[in-house]
Amino acid sequence: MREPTYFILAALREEPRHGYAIIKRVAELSGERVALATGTLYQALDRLGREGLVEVVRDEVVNGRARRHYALTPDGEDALLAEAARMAEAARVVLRARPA
Amino acid sequence: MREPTYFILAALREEPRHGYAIIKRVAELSGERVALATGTLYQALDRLGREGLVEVVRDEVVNGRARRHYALTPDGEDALLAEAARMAEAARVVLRARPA
DNA sequence: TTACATATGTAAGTAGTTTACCTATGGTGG
DNA sequence: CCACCATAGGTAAACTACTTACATATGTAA
Repeated sequence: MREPTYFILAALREEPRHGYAIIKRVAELSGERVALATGTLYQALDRLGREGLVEVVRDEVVNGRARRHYALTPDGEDALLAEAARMAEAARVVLRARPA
Repeated sequence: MREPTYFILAALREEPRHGYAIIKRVAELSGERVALATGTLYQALDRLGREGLVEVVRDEVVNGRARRHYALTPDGEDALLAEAARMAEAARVVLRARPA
């Protein structure tokens, strides 16, 4: 799992969101470091949907504009937590080590 | 930076190593999770050499077998530490959060 | 009326993997 | 003796996820 995917799942763990809201929340969560392009986002959402980590929970129209809401599935939450644990451990291996 | 690259740099930070020794050390550092294939390793070493994160420090022949030793450059150490900090922060964002 | 925020998407290209293949020596088990 | 594994180094093709560029449309502020 790469960073864009990780933060997409992290944003959806807080609450279901539509695409544009995910982009904004990912920017916040990452300290403005990860600026998701729409190409990255929608392709990732398709893929995560096929993998069962994310699902569409609602389609609505607000002010003539469509909004599709996505939510994290239980498998998605498991994958996200596993990835967070993996990264924490990988970081620890380097940060605790004394340099040569 | 992806996980194989990260652990290659982490292995070289401890001491200069030749390719095969990197593969073994990466397995240890990652808790046997990352099993580097040679294709991943040597292509990554080429790339990291071009980027100035790693350099060849010695070629030797042991028992009729060539060994090429690689070392982390100062830029390589900077990149590794930055990546470790990035991962620690990304993990923290998820692990400290209360699920929805 | 121009520009930016909101909102969703597709297509083509790129990067870094993975998978599969190849050579070669030395030691161990059957 | 032969098979297999550890050691040691490498290439080529395929795959995946990402980036970049393009396309469309409405609402609001300057």
